[in-house]
Amino acid sequence: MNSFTEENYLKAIFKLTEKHDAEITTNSIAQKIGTKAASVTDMLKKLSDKKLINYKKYRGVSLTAKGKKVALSIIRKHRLWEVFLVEKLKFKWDEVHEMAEELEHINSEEMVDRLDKYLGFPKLDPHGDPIPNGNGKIDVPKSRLLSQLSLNNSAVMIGVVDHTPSFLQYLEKQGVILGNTIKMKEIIEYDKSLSISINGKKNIFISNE
Amino acid sequence: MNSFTEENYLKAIFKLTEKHDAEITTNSIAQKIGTKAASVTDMLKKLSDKKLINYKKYRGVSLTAKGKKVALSIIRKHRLWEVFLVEKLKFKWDEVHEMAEELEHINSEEMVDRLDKYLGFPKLDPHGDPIPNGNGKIDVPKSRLLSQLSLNNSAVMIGVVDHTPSFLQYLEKQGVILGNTIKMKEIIEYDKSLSISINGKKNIFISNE
DNA sequence: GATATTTTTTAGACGAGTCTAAAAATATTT
DNA sequence: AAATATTTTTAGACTCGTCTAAAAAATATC
Repeated sequence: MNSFTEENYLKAIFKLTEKHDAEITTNSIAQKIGTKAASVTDMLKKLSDKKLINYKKYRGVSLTAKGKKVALSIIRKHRLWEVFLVEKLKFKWDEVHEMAEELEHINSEEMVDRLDKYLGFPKLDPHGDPIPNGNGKIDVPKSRLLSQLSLNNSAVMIGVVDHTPSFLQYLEKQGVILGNTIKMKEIIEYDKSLSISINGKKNIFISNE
Repeated sequence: MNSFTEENYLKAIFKLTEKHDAEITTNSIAQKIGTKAASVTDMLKKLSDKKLINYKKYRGVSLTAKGKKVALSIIRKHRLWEVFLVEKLKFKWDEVHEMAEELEHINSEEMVDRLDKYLGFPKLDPHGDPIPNGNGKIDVPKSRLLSQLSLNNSAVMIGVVDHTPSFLQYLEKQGVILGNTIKMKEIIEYDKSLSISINGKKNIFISNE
């Protein structure tokens, strides 16, 4: 069995790998976890001893197949619990992250599989992120960033990249919901801000991010 | 915030108090938690510093109002999660204890209140134990032990005292379900074993326990 | 009421995970 | 390619919760 802390490190390494697709540095993990580089080094030794990561001093880190499996299991649990909290307990999508951070560490594959079934085998969490299946497979839906959408073209919004509560609340307030059709109305060159319409109605402006 | 460990100590003290209704000893806590007396003493100092228990060296322990509130909150969460696991995820009543032991430590009063509502404000958990409300109030249903039921009298079974999976599985196998009407058919004096009928049908024997 | 037994507490140690400060390795400048 | 800057690792210390062994207090026994 792995401790909560070990699980969080594996999850962090997985997510960093997803983003950067290269060997992960000690510092980036420290930043992600909210800890110091020295603590990360200690933990990396431990995870390496347990064959959960490939680790060469000063050379960065990657997950082994075993480590990846653990990381995917945590992410699966996190996202399924988020679906539960939003669909069943009626939380808003910006309120569920912290709770899911705790729930993701509850042990029981049986329980998470039953939760999955109970929720109707959802493919995506409330933020549009894909939910790995019991075997660690992820169905990644084809997607582009909003900034890659060209003028007067439309797309269906399936997820968000920025998960901060304040940004999610902003979208909520503007009436932006996953599944909405977005049409690019205007791209303002000098500051990269965008003007888009939602479901052919409301127009809103989005600045840099 | 209190750690999982602190919460478990408070819960243990609460449960021991419920049973014995007196000052609780160091040893009984050690036994309940599955730890050594020396470890208990250490933790009692800490809980006392935090004003969660009343503790005088060598004199035993009781919960303060603050400590009782925490303990009841943990028990509330434990029992609500058990209802969830049985009602929604279709686990059997003998399978849910371990999972609930973990789930009970998830932080968020808001979440547990919503869970309560989602489950329809249940009064009892799957073993017939009462669920405290958000204010820490418990509705204790009037009840007697089976051994106090006299010959040829009947009663409705509302809960069990022994929560061990093996005993619960035994009852399950005999078709004994909470809500059944039990009639005392025979009391065998020399070994205190009982013969009872369930819902006027099946007869079963119960030995000492 | 003195002695023996049991219970509880203290003292000191250990593993997990964290930290700071300093040393070692790597990367960047010029 | 030498000097400087940055990153990473080591060394040693701290907290939390645990342990064993020994001391102290309470309880039971004679």
